[in-house]
Amino acid sequence: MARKKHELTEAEWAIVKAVWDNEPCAAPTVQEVLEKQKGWTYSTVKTMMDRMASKGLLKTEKIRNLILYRSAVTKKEAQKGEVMRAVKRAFDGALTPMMQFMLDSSELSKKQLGELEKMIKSRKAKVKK
Amino acid sequence: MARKKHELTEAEWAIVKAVWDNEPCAAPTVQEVLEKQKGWTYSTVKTMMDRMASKGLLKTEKIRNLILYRSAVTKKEAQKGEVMRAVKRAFDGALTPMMQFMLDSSELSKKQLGELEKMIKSRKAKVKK
DNA sequence: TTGCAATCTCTACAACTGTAGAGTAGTCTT
DNA sequence: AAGACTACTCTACAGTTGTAGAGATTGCAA
Repeated sequence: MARKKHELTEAEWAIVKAVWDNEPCAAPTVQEVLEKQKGWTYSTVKTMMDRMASKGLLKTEKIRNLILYRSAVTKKEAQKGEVMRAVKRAFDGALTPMMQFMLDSSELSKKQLGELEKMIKSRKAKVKK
Repeated sequence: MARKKHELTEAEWAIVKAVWDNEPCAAPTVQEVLEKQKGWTYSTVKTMMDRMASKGLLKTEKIRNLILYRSAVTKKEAQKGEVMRAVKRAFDGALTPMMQFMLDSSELSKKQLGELEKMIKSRKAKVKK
């Protein structure tokens, strides 16, 4: 575990998302998706994907003359990476202050707050100490 | 409002933090701090600071032959920027799922959960709808 | 078998990021 | 006034990120 770190750039996020949704998939498939969303050309997408593959963010498999891509990070891992980066940089690594900040600085409705409360309760039940 | 966006890079975070702590301050002061923390030389720090000034992240004031720096973003703004980036990229902009994720994927103690609960309650009181 | 379509490979390039050396200018001390 | 300090300016450079054109390859349809 704890291999590199699952911190993706903006563009990488766009790519993995498309890959997650189509896995396993070829570059042109991903490009079609991103073409609509971002207007990216084939070259752009393919370049990104290959770079991501050499970084270990995607896995490839060559089938005859076609290259199939799969993600090498799960959504959860990527999300965790993103949250971790934020909490480390902006809150010295402390989760609770970050949550407090979010609570305070965003306009969550009473209903949403209620949901969160419920989550916390059920979470408390699962935690020992 | 809504000027650029307060998204800082890793190195920029290190710099603003030092500036926040010493504001208003000259480059050498900041460098001394970062020297210990990161081993950065004067040139490195000064270059970063000037780039940040032209990006509008720091303000400068020349007093005789000394340049005084001040932050142009508050800690709150920077934190918000960081949180926003994470929530946008990794949770399609939805706060609650992100909070839920944090609740689930981290080992918060019962005590911490209790604190969060309290925060939510007091928050609920302040919210109208 | 020849040409078209699909896919891939190679190369490029500008902006940004992290990092820093070398040299300059103003000030203080003796 | 000369040397030592202090703080500044200029320039550089490698690596990463975002973006993409041009040309090569391969397989299929006519």
